[in-house]
Amino acid sequence: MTYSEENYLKIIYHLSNGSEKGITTNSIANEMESKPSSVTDMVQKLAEKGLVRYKKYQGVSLTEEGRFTALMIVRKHRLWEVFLLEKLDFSWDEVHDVAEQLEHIKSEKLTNKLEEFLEYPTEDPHGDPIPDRKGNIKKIDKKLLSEMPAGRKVICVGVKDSSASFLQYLDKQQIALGSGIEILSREDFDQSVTLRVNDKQLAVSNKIASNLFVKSV
Amino acid sequence: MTYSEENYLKIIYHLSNGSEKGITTNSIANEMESKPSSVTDMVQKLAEKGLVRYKKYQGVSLTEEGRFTALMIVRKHRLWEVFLLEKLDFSWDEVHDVAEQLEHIKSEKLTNKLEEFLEYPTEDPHGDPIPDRKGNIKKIDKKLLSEMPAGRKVICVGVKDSSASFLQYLDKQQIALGSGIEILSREDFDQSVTLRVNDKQLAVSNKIASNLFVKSV
DNA sequence: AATCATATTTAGGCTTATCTAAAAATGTTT
DNA sequence: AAACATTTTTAGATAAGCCTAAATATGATT
Repeated sequence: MTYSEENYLKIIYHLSNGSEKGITTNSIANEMESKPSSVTDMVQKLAEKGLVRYKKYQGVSLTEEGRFTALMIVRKHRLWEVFLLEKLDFSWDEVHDVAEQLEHIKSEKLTNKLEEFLEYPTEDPHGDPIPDRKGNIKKIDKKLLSEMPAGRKVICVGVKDSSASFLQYLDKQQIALGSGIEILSREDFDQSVTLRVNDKQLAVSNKIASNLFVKSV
Repeated sequence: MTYSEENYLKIIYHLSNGSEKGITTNSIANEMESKPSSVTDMVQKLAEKGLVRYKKYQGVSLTEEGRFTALMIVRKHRLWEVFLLEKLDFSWDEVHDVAEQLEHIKSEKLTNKLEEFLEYPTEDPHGDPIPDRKGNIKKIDKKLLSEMPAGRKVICVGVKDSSASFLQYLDKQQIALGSGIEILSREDFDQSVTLRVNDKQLAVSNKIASNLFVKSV
């Protein structure tokens, strides 16, 4: 299993979550920051190896084996994120890029020992669940802040976008996992939302609200 | 800097230790488990990048920049070995292969934070010194057991070969870093050596004695 | 149902890192 | 110093993973 094959599987896994349809060539190319023709090549190779189902022009989906492989990569990625944050004092906006490299280290023993060392965490620093060694992954009850009605009191449970710039914005506004948020109102004009966070009032754009996962209190 | 380029630099560094001459194409090919023609190609590329000095048919040597790059890879390798042994309970024969992968992770912050987390170790589990972030590396006073005269009392300070099979042999004989060894006699016939270790007498082959570093008490 | 825009695939090419086989340089031996 | 064995380099090929440009399929619109 090459580095590149692993990245394709991971992206197909992430794109598969929610939509049960075949994943399109174009959407994969977008995520990979590559070209659709490259995706066609790779997807045909993954299909030969039995990791994805693929019919020309009909998109791809993971086989059981492909899904398991993807879950093991996600598992490593999220465990390393916890390690970097908790043991090495990285901030939550710094962990992603390094974990992108560490997720490809091949050693089951390492992964399992790391999990033990971290005392079996169930979520990574962005609120995403960590698959166990069998590939079981818990479903987290979360909605986008942009989908919640005004008046609701919620708790921040995760982020959709984990780019450094977004996470730094949240830090600046003192929004972290577990922060309480009250949704005061929503603007019809631009779908921006006014919140109460840490006893302060804060207006956030729809883009912000569409990348913050929350659950009702 | 690709994975492959890093491996070449690391091997040239290791072969350079001791002999100050140009390193031969063949010796690199041996270590890389590849062919001399492949080495020629790569060495020309590294020379263009200013990482090695190279003249056709005259062997290669590291430039200052190449040496520093190699030292940073060695640094990462040995820090990860300490991590695996001390924090994740790996045994000393298991750490090498995983560290071969981890040494290629690119993040200065990660390396330095890891070093801090491990409380600035100066040697890895095989007794080899760990370069600091500036590339300084301490010289360890050590000789091969095969080069020490009979009658001498010594301490085990490192291994030359760190293959799993050799390390497992040492475990079986209860020889570890710091073990006291008395050299009782040497056979002229096959250069084997008789030792006293842990109050027991033990005969070891020349091959064993040529891979164990010791220092006089 | 024919047209059209879009999505996807195919064809052919490039780069990296490897290989084998042949050619050339080195240095050792007589 | 000439011949030979060995080492090293060159030349040409291959596979993986990507690209561009051209061809083809899909499905939305008329």
